Amino acid sequence: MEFEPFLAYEASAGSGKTFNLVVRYLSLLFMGENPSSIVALTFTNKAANEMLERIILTLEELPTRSELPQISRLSGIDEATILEERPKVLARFLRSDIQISTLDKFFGRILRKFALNAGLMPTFKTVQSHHESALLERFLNEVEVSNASGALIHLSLLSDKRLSDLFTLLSALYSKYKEIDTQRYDGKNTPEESVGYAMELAHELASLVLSKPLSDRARKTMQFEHYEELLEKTWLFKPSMEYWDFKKAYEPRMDALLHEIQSAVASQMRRREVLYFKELFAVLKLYIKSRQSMATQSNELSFDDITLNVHTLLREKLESEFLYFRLDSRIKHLLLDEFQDTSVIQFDILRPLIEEIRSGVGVNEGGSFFFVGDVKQSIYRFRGGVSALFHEVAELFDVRLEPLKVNYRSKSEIVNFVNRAFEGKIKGYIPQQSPQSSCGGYVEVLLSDDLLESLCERVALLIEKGSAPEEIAILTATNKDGSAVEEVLSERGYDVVTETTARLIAQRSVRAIIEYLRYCYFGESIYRSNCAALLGIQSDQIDRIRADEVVTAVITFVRRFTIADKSALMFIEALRGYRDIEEVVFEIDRLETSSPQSDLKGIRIMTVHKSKGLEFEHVIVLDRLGTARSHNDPIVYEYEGVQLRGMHYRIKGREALDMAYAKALEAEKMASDEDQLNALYVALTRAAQSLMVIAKVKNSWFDPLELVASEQGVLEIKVQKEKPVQTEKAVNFKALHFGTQEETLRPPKEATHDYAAVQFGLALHYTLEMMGEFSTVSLEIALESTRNRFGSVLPMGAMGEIEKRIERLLSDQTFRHLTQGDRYKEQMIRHKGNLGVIDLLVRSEKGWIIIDYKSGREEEEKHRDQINRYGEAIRSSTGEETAGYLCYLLEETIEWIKCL
DNA sequence: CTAAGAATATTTTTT
DNA sequence: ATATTCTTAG
Repeated sequence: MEFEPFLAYEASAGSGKTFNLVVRYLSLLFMGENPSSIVALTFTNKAANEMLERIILTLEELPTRSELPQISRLSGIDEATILEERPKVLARFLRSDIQISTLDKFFGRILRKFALNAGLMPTFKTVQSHHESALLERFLNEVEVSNASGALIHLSLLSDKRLSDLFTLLSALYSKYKEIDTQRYDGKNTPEESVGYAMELAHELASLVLSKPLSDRARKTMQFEHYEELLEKTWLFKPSMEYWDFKKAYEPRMDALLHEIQSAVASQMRRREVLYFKELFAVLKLYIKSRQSMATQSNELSFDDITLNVHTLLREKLESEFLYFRLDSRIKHLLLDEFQDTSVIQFDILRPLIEEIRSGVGVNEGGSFFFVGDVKQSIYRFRGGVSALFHEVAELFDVRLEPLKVNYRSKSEIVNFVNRAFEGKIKGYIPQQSPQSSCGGYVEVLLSDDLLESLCERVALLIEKGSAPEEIAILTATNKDGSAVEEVLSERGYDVVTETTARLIAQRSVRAIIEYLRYCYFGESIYRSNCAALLGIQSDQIDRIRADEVVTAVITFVRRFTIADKSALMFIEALRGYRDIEEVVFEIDRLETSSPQSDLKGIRIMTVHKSKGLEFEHVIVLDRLGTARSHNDPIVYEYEGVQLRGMHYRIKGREALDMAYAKALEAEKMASDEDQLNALYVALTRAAQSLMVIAKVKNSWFDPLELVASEQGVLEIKVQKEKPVQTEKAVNFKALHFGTQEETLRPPKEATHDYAAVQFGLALHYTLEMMGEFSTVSLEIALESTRNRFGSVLPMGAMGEIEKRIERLLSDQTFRHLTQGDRYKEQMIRHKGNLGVIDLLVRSEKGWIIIDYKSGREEEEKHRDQINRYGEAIRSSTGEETAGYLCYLLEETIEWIKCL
C-alpha cells in the first residue's frame, strides 16, 4: 500500500478512527516530515489529548504495537528501520511545536498572531460568553445612537417576542451572518398590505356559509371580528370547505372564496416576513458592532468572536501567502478528525490552506490532506455543523473516500442489532462487519412503564454478575435526565460519576467560599448568613477580613472550617487566575469549569452527546424521561447541500398556504429527524460487551427505529482480574492532583534569599512530578515541560544538573526497592485541619511509604517534622504500617534518611 | 366516530 | 409556546 496524499475515511463507529489517524500521523513522522508542519485538528479537548497520548504511547511501545506493521506499509519503510529510527523520531517529536489541537484552539492561535491586523490585542482572553447584561446595555446604547429604536420596537411587535428572545436570536445569527446574503433582505418588493381584503372576503364567505341551515358549532367557527381571530380558525387552512359539518351546505363558490382568502393571507404573511427581515438585519448590524466593540474593549473573545475574526482576517483582509509567512512553519499536512461536525465557516477558514496544499507546486510539493468522519454521527447541526460538507469537500478536492466497514469495538450481537435497527432508516446505511474474534455479546431491548425502576434492576443485574461500576455507562437524552438517574442510583447506594452540569461554582463548598468572599468584600450580613447556612454553622463564627491576598484568605478559611474537598481545592486553583477580590466577586459567576469527577469510581452517567467518541463495556441507553420539545427558532433555514439558500420566517399554519415555505419546513424537519436518528446511532454504538435499551411504551425516543422487546446473546461478564483496589476505608485521605505543588499548598518557605536555589528546587520537583513513569523516556518528556516552564528563570546548566540528579535517582537501588508497588504522586492529605502534599506515596506489600524529595540539606529538622506529620496522617486514616523517607538529591550523591 | 376548541403538561444537545 | 389529552356536539 502506498501513501495516498489525499484520502478520507468514512469511519463508522468503532472502526478504528483514532488508530488510523495515529498511523497516518506517525507514518508522516517516519517519512521524515517535520512535526511542526503537520496540523491535526479535532473537535473536543478530550479527543485532542487522546490523540496526543496515543501518538506518544505508540511511539514508546512501538515494537509491540499493532500500529507498527501499518506504519511500515503506509510509509514504505521496513519495520526494522522504523524501530531503529524510533528514538530519533520521538526526541524530535517531543522537541517540536506539536500542532495537535481543537479547531477552536487552532483558530485562536492564528488570531493571536495576527491580532493587531484584526484590531485586537494579542493578549486577548478566551471566554465562554460575554456578560449578557453588559452586552445588552451596549447594544441598546448602539440602537439609541443610531436612531434605530423604532426598528427595534417594530421588530418586537412583528414577532410578538420579548427583547430577550430577540437577543437570543441575534446571537444565533451572529455566528451565521457570514453565510447570509443580507442584501436580499433590504425590504424591496414588499407585498401590499392585504388584511382588509382578506377580511372582506372572509366576511363574504362567512355570510354565505351562515345563510345555509347549519349546526350551531359550525356557525360558531364562522364568527370572528379581527384578523387575528380569523387566523385562529381551522377551516382557513383546509384545502376545501367540503368537510365536516360544512359538507352538507357546500357549494363551489365557497372554495373559490376560501382560496382567495388563503392567497391574501399568504401574501400578508410574506409581507410580514419581508418587513421582519428588513428590520432584523438592520438591528443585526448594530448587534455585530456592539459585539465587536465589546470584544476590543474588554479584550475578551468568545469562540464565535474568534472564528468570525479569523474568517474576516483570512478571507477578506490577508493573502494566504502572508499567513504562511507569519506562521512559524508552513502547514504541509492537514489531518482533520470528526469532519462531519465542521461548520461552513470553519471549513471556509481552512479552505485556502487546503487549496495551497492541493496545488502541490513549489513549497507545497509533497503535502497531504486527510480527514476522517462519519455522517451518521453528525449530531451538532444546532451548533452549525453541516454534514453535507463531508462528501462535498471530498469531491471538491478530489479526495478518495474509503469506507471503514469493520467494527472492532462491539461484540457481534451488538453489531448485528445496530445493523438491523438502522438499515433502511439512515440513508445509504452500509451494514458493519464484525471480525471473527468478537463473537458473542448481549443486547436487550425492554419496554417499560417505569424507566427508572427498570434501570435500577438492570444496573443491579450487571453489578451482581460481577461488573465493575466504572464499566457501566448510562446514556440519557438530556442533562436533566442524567441528574434524575444520578439521584435514584445514589439513593440506592451506587457510586456514580456524572459528566453533567456539575459546575464547579455550584458545589456546596465552593458556594460557601464565594459567599464568604462576598461578605469580606461587601460586608453585607446576608452573605455571612448564606455562608453560615451552607456550612451549617453559626454566623458569628465567620469573621470579615481584608482579603488582599484572595488565595491565602481562602486557604485559611478552608482550613478553619475543614471544607477542603476536591472542588474547594480546584476552586482555589481557579482563583489564581483572578487579579483581586473585586474581580472574583464580580466575575466568578462566569466560571464554567466543571467540578472534578469523583475519582472516576462508579457508574458513568452522561448525555448521548457527551458520550460521542467514547466506549464502555456495558451501556444502558435510557429513553427520555420527559417529552421531547421541538425547537422554536423563529427562522427556518433552507440549505441546499452546504449552501444556505434561503431563510423563512416561521409563522403558525403558514405551510398550508405557502408552497416554498412548506418545502423549507419539510426539509428542516427531515434534517432534524436525521439528527435525532444520528444521536440514536451514537447511543447504540458505544457498547463493547452488552447493550441494554430501556424504552417507553408510548412516545418513545426510539420510535423511529421501531424496536420491539427482545433479547439476543448471553449476558456474560468477564470478571476483572483482581486489581489492588483500595477499599473505601483506605482512601480516607483525599487523593488529589490539581495543579502543581509549586503553585498549590506548599507550606510557606523560610525566607530564603537564594532565589536561584529556590527555583532550582521547584524545577526539580516539577520534573519529578511531570514524569509519568520512572523511566528515561518519561524523564525526557518531563524535562521538556520543565524547560518550557522554568527555562527562562533557571541559571545556566541547571537543566543538565536536574537531569543528572534524576538519572542518578532512577538507577538508585534504594529508590527502586522502595518504589515497588502502586505509586501516587503529589498526594494531598488533610489531617487535623492541616493540608499537606506528599511528593511520592507508595503502597507496598508491607504498607505505605512516604517519600519526600529535597534538593538541599539545610533544613533537615523541618523536613523530618514534615514527614512525621504526613506519617501520622496516613497511619491514622488507613490504620496501616507507614514508613517515611527523606530523599536528598544532592550534587554528588543521593542520600536517604529514614524518619519513621 | 370526528373535528374544534379548551385544558393540561412539559420545556436540548456544547467547543 | 407547543404537543397532547380531554370534552363535547353532532
